[in-house]
Amino acid sequence: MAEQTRWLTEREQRAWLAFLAMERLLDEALDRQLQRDAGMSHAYYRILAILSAAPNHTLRMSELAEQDRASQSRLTHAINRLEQAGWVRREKGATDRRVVHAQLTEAGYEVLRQTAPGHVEAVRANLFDQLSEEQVDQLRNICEAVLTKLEADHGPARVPRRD
Amino acid sequence: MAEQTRWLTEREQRAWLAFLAMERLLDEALDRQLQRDAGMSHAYYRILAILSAAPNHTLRMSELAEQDRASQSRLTHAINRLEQAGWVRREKGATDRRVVHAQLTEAGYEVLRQTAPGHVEAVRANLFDQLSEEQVDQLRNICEAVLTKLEADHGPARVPRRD
DNA sequence: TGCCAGAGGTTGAAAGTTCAATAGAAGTGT
DNA sequence: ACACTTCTATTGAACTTTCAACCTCTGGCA
Repeated sequence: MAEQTRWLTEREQRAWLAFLAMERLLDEALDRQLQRDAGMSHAYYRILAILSAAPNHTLRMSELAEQDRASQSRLTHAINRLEQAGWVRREKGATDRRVVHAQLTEAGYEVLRQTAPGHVEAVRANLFDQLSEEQVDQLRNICEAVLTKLEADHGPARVPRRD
Repeated sequence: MAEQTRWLTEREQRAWLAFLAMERLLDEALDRQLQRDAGMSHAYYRILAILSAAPNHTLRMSELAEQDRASQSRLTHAINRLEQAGWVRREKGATDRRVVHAQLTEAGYEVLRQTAPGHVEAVRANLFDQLSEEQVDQLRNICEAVLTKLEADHGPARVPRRD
């Protein structure tokens, strides 16, 4: 024991602080744009976008949660809201009565269609327009590397066997 | 008008989705670690860490908000909590009676001191250990570029002159 | 002095998120 | 058939964040 802490190097520290700041400001910028132009949060936009890419604009709650990297509880609450807004509809599974399917409504698809261009423009303006093509690939590689680690750690919600 | 939307390219799309997923999982991982080992959220840790780096472990509310990239309201609420926990103390400005100084208490410094190694280890394990040295610099450059843009847009709360 | 616009913070309510507990349905074995 | 366990999703309470309204103090200026 008594390993001494491997503190962050100067360069790591700078990268980390820049990342934290950038992440917060970027999220806020996207939220502000969507809230202003569509009365919708980025969180909800993401859900609608994921649904719109699914077959029949429909996904089971758990599948939706996984693609959104959100907890099931978070999704339940979010879908409650989106249902109230008339943008998503719930339907119980026909075969397995435990599952619930969330489906984009016409209105939901429409609002997404109208909102998407402004949102994409904001993502461009704030992120991709600031980066070279190389940097876009660098960013992807960095995120995918970290993602791999995070999902390896986290995916195993199924307990590690010891038999 | 009627500009047609510049949708994201395939590569941009992949970078964007990876970024969103990574950001969410990383935040959750850090929050879980701090919550588990110290009963503290990452949001609070950040505030304590910023204060600990300030002269006399003290900062005005607005300065703290700026360094944390948080709204003043958010900070007020957070400092309320941290004050209840006994980790931060408020003090009114002596000269300008409007300002409030937030100061780390002994207990606050102590909890930060004990918590920091575990947190740094988590940041390392989840982020920097997954990256090459080059990638660390790439990440910093990317984040700083985006940050520059975001702060240029946002800093000007002071209205853009047109005289 | 006295008015007032603006700066610095706080407040309370609404909305969003987390966490642990729960309900209900489907498999599993006896 | 029955009891058990697991899977899927929801619930409600506690906590966090946002948003707009508000309070207090300062500095400018007539």
